[in-house]
This record gives sequence, C-alpha cells and structure tokens, in this order.
Amino acid sequence: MTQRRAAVRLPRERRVHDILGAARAVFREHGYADAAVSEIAARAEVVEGTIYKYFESKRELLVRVLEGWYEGVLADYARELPGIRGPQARLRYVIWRHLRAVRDDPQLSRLMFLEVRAHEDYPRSTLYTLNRRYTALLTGVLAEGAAAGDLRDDVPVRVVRDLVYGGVEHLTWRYVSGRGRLDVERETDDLLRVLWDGIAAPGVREAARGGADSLQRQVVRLERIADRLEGARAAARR
Amino acid sequence: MTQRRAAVRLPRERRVHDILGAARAVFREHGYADAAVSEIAARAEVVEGTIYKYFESKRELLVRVLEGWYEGVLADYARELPGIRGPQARLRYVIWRHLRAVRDDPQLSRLMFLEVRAHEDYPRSTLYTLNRRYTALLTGVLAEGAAAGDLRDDVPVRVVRDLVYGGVEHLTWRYVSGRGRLDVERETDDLLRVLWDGIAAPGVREAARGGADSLQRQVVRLERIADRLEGARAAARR
Amino acid sequence: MTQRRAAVRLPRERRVHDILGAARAVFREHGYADAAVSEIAARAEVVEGTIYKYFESKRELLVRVLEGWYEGVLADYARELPGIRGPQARLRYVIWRHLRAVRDDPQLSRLMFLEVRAHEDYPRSTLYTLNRRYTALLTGVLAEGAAAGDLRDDVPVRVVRDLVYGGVEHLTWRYVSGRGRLDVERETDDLLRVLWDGIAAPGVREAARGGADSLQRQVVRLERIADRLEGARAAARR
Amino acid sequence: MTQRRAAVRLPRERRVHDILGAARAVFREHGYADAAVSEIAARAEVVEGTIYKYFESKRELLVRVLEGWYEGVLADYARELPGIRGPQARLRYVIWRHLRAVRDDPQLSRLMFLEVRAHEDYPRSTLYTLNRRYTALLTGVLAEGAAAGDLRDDVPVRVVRDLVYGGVEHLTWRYVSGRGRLDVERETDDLLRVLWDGIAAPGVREAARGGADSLQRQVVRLERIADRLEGARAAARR
DNA sequence: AATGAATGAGTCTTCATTCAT
DNA sequence: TATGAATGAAGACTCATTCAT
Repeated sequence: MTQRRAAVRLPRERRVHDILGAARAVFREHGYADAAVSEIAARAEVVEGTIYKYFESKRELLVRVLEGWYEGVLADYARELPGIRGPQARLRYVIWRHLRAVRDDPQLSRLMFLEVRAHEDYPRSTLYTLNRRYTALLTGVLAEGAAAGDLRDDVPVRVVRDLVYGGVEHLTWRYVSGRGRLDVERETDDLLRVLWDGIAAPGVREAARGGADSLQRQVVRLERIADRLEGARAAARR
Repeated sequence: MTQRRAAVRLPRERRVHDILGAARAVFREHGYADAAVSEIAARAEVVEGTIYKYFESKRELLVRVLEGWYEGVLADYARELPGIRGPQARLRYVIWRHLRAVRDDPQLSRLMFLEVRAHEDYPRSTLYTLNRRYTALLTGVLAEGAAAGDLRDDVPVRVVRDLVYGGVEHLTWRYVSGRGRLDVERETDDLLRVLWDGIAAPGVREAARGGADSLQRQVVRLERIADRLEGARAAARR
Repeated sequence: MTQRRAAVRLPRERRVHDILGAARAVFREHGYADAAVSEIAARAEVVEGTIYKYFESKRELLVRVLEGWYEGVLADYARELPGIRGPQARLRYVIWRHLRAVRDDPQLSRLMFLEVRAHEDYPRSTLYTLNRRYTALLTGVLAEGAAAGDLRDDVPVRVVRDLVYGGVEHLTWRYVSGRGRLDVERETDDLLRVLWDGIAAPGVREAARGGADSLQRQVVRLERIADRLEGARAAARR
Repeated sequence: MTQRRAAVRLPRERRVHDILGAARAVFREHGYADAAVSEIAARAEVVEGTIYKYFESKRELLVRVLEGWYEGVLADYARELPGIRGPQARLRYVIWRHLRAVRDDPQLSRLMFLEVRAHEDYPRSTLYTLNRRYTALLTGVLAEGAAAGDLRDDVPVRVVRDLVYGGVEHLTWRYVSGRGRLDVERETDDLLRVLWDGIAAPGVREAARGGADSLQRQVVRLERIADRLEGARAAARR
C-alpha cells in the first residue's frame, strides 16, 4: 500500500557487525549521552527500528561495543604476553599495550568508567568479568615480580594499578583534543621509569638501570672483588 | 486570579551565589547531561527564566561552578603550601589536598575532564588558566625538588603529573560506587611511597626512606667485606 | 536565534481547563490507547511540551478527566437527591442520572473500567474514592429502602449494583454506534420496573406498581368470589 | 552461514488453529492494543510473516478468535438448553452458562465490546450474526416464558437482556482484579432472584417463592374457600 | 509454504531556552 | 528584576506490516 524502499537483506551476523561498528564510531565521537540512536542507524544504513531487532536498548549497544573492545585487547595480550620474559619487560608490555588501546579509542575506555562502572548491576555483568580479567593482567605481572624477588614484596598493587590506568588515561587525553600525536614508546618508557623505581626491589633497581655511582653499586663491586680474591687464594693453597 | 509567587529581590551577587550553589549540587548529583536546569532553578528557589538572566546557558553554569571549585582549592593551597618545607612533604601535601578535593566532590573534578577539556575553545578559557595554575602547583613542587637535588634531575614532570591526577581519580572512583570510605591519609602515603622512589635522586631515596637504617646496612656489609679481605690477606701471609 | 511562534499566554487555570477539555474529547473519540497526546495538544492549541508542564503523563490526563467526570456527577447528585422522597423515586433518580451521564459520555465511564480499575494501585487512588462515593449513592438508596421496609430486607445490594451499572452500560452502548437516540426516560422506567419488582417488599410491590390497576384487578377477583359465594348461598336457599 | 530454523510444514488448518490459539492467549492476557503480533507469533512457534500468510491483519485475528469463542459457547447451549424445562430453569441456565463463559475468559467477552462493536461495519459482520444468535438464546427463553404465561406479558426483553449481560460483566470484573474466586452458582442465584421477581407473572411469582402475606395470597385463599363452599353445597344438593 | 530481515510511521516524554507580562 | 507560560526540537523505543529469499 505505502511505498517502501527496497530493504537490503544482510545476514544477521553482518548486520550486527555493521551496527556495532556504527555504534562504536558514534559513541567515540559523542560519548554516550550525546550519541543518537538515529545517527547510529544512519551510519549503519538501516532504520532505527532495525537496531532494536538486534539490540534491546541503546545501553546494550554500548555494553556490546565495550565488550568487543575488551575482547580484542585481551586476545592480543593472550597472544603476546606469554612470549615476554622478565618482570620489567612484561610490565612494560602491559603498559604499552594499554596505552596503545587507549590512544586508539580514548572515548571507549572512558565510557567504561562513566557509563558502566557506576551502574549498580555492574558487578554482575559480563563487562565486570572482562574488566577483571583485563586488570588481572597488570596485577598478575606485579605479583609475579614480587614472587621472583624483583619487586618489593610490599608493592601496593592497588595503588600501582590506579597509577597505571589513571595515568594513562590522563596522559592520553592531553592528545585527544588535537594537540600533537601521542608517542606511545616514549610515554611508556617515561611511565615505566618512574613506576619501576617505585616498586622494584632495592638490588634489582640499580642493576636494571645500569645505574650510576650509587653506594650500593660500589658495595656490590667490592663483594665481587672479595670473592675473586678468596677464590684465588684458595687455589693457591691447593 | 492566578497566584503569582512574590518576586523576592535579592542583590545580584547573592542570586548568582545561590544559583551557582544549586548548580553545583545538581551537577554533583547527576553529572552534566542528566542535570536539569529546572532542578537547579527549583533548588535555588527561582524560576528557570531567572537563571538565564544571570547566565547565558547551562554550559556557562557548569563553567562557573568549576571555576569556583578551582578558586577554592587554589586559595587553600596558597594558604598552606608556603608553610610546608621539604620536597617530599610538599609533594605529599599537594597529593593529599587533591585527594581530599576529589573525594569531597568526585563529580566536579570529573566534569572538568568530561565536559570541559574536550571543548575546542578550552585553551582560551578561564578554566584553562585555572587548571594550569592548579597543575603548576604540583609541577612547581617537582621542579623545586629537582633544583634542590632532592629529585632526579630528569624527573619526567608531565608523566608524574598524569600519574598523580589520573591515579587519584581512579582511586577515588573505586569508592564512589559505594565501597567503603576512602582513607585519605593512607592512600596518600601509598601513592607517595611508590612515586617518591620513582622520582627521588639516588642518594636521597635511601636517606629519606628510613634512610639511616639502610645506610647502616651498607656499612655493615662493607665491614664484612673488609673482614673477608683481611682474612684472605692473613692467610696469604701464612 | 531560532524563529519561534508567538506564545499565547493564558492563566494556568485556563490552560489546564483547555487541555483537560481537549483530552476529554480525544479520549472520548479514541479511547485511551489510541488517543495521541499530540492530538490532544493540537486541539488544546498548545505544543506537546506544554501539556507536560501541567500534567505528568498521558495517564494523569486520563485520571484527571475521569475525576472531573465524577465530580460533576457527584455535585449534581448532592444537589438533587436530598429533595427526592421515597425509595422508588430516589432509586429512579439514581438510575436516571447515571443513564444520562453515561449517555452523555459513554467512553468515559467505560475508560474508568478499562484503564483505571485494572491498575494495581487503583485502590489507593482518588478515583477509587470517587467511585466509592458514586456507587454509595445507589447502595445507600437501597439500604434506606430496606431499612424503611419498602424493600426486601434481603436485597442483594451488590447484585443490584452490578445490574444497574452493567445494565446501563450495555443499554447505552447499543446507541453509541449510531443507532438512534437513547430515550432516557423510557429506559429508566423499563429498568426500574424490572428491578423494583425484583427487590420491593411483597406488600409494597403491588401498591407501588401502577398500584391502582393491580389493586383493582384484585377487587374484581374478590367481586367474582363474592358473586360465586352469593350464588352458592342462593342455591342453598332454594 | 546464518542458522535458519527448519521450516516446519503443517497442514493449513493446523497452522491456523495454532495461531488462533496463541492469539487467544495473548489477547486474553494483554487486551487488544497491548497484544503484540510478535508475541502471538512466538507462542504459535512461527515467525511474524507466517501469520500474515493466514490472516490479513491483527484485527482479523481478533475477529476470528471471538468467532471461535461464540461458536464454542453456542454449541454448548445447543447441546444443553433443549433438555432443560421450565422458564425459570431455562433462564437460570442461560445466565449460569454466560457467567461461566465470562468468568473463564473475561477479556474475550470484553474485547467484543471494546474493539468490535464500536466498528462501523460491525452490523455487517459474521460476529454480529453470532452475537445475535447468542443473545437470541436469552431473549428466546424470555419470549417462551411470556408465551406460556409464566412471565409478565409485557416483559421488556431488551432491558432484561442488558441487565443480564451487563450485570454479569460488572459482577465478573470485580473478581478479575484479584479479589477472590467467583462463585458461579451463588451469583447465578442472586441474579436470578432479583430478575425473576422482576419479570415473573404475578401468580407465578408467589407460587415459586412460596411467598408471604401478600394481598394476592389472601385472594387465592378466599378463592379456595369459595371453591370448598361451592363444593359442599353442591354435595348437599345431591 | 515459511522465513526473518527490514521498514517507517508513530509513541510518549524531556528539556534548554525564550519572552510577554 | 523576576516570573512562569510556552516553545520546539530532539530523544529512545515500539510495532504492524511487507517482501526478498
């Protein structure tokens, strides 16, 4: 009866993918509150009604986008982290990867905080689980380091976690409003340097840093000399 | 016939003050997007129209509220900071004061980020200037420390700033969604410990950190080495 | 900035009145579900937003319309009923008035049932109270009649109430879809005749019901009996 | 790639039956406006499109459901009513059966009124015919009773019909919103008592009720005496 | 014959802002 | 100066219906 534009029929999976893509883009640009479902629909090239065939609400759209984000990053970690040895290198990777993820999509990691974590049923959500797995990567690396004696055995894990995630977020946002490009490598190194010295076990710290003229370093050197002397003498006696 | 509320005439300043107070409260509770001008008006005991006599827009209300926030905290700093000596103590104060400010009004410091910093004309705004003055307190303290030789002379100021402000925000928000009361003193100490070791000049670090103890330990070790060397020599003489 | 059509300013009371009038009309025509707030707005010559300045929701609009309906009818009853004497006359008035009210606005009394009574919080609503007061008029008249001995002392009040209100509703609806005009007087009499005989106390029934006629019939029968008796006697004399 | 539900092919009749069953259930629960075709489809275990293969519109679904309802009840009447003798018993059955039908499915009989009768082409519909046949059962019983002299010869059939159907509906709905179970037998008796006295022919009424001290009763007694006297005299004559 | 993806018009509601009084 | 009535654009979401496959 009424004229109706020819509907483009796509397989379910594809449509879902398209819509999520559009949603991600729109959330990225406008945040949650200022994102319009109508704009998401327009970008996905469907009518608004179609979106609600696949998603229950605007909020679900957000949740699904964020889940996708976590899944992507977690998959990456799962691939890379096992191949990296040494607590410092591993910590560096975790920071570096997070920095990159946030740089690529600063809004999304922010949305996580703003819109999701505040909600009362967050602790029972899939996102909560994903977030736990995500932060567990960092805290895991810290715990390993402490166990191996590379880190102080009283590293305040929670505080380090807040420093890393919070620090990265702040750092990233300086670049969001257009001021220059973020140099991931350099920022990672700067962060790491401060944090590592803050958490490393005393002996390890200097060693790792190839540090300068610290008292301790002299002592270590002396000990080595003493060892050699003792060894030489023992050999002489035989 | 229609009842009309007797228009209370207040001095301009007082009205502005009332409205800003109401706005602060409402923004605090709902964030920016979910705050209704009508609610602000109701709390300020004026009608909506009146608000627009004093402020151009909802956004201006936000900006003014945030300006007030900065001014308050800056005044506090100006009063206290000069009386505090020593780079570590001064750093501690800056962190502690910020932590308290954020704890008292987590939404407001958040709003700063979310709603204001992203805007394109932010760099030319009063808020930008205030924010600079605010962060300058921290970076100033760091620079002093470096100049005095207490801090590494290559402290990455920017990174430390991000760690502090970002870390505090993260840390605070864990408490916002209901989990217990934030212990400002303890959190300040935990943050400081990690950060201080990350930025202190090598000699200072040990000294500062229960320093005596540690130095003494080195001396003990040196004595032990000396003993061994002497022992070795004595043996050689035989 | 944007062009805006000059707003017609009306005193609050007047606007409320207009909007309720429009709402009543639209509900009358379409029922609740199919009534559009936009249509109500258009008829009241305001924009939709204005409606929500005065009423919280479409539902409140309905409730207020129905409250108005009850209040009108109740006021009428309060004016008239005290002047009417005798249980039959009083019952007749209650039926007659209800019939008229339903005829004038068949949808509204129906809406009461459909949309309001089903709701779970109905028993705590103003409408519930109004409805109780309304039906109390009928049940009150019945109770008076029973107390005065005019009605059977076991009149099933609830059933009579259902018969009256249900009967009137059915009866009215035959006329709603355009078939002829409802003759309120005649229908009232017909209803009353059936109901009265159903509830009147035995002695009262005959007297009241076109009494003369019926009584006369009895007299005729008595005369016939007398004749027969006389005939019998005459025969006996022979 | 996309999973597609294996299309179950059912005989047309069966599909129609399933869909109507689902529709009945959904209309029962939600009424017409609030019933979603999608829910009907889900319950019938078909997709929405399939429904439109068998039915033109949601409205047709309603009409067909109601037709089914009438057909069921009419069949019942056709089976039972012929075996019931006496106008009062027959009237009682009609009321009782209707009460049961409405109790079992209050929404459906209600839908008849709300959604169907109002429509302009109702008088030319199958439902109209069915409704006529349905109400003819009651009016038929009344007419029989009048013809047999058991009912007043001026019983206002239309009014009685409205009282019965309207009264039953009202009565039923008191129970729908949760208050207790409807006692069909008792309610039938209560209704019948009021109505019967309202419509029975004078002599019949008392007989049935074993009535009290009415004038008529005295007359009847006198007649009986007259009869006896006549009889005695006649006997004396012999 | 059945699917199910897609449509599009429509729903109620919110809210920053304007402006006659 | 303050009121508060009114605007209007936009918001998320629903659902009967269509039609390519």
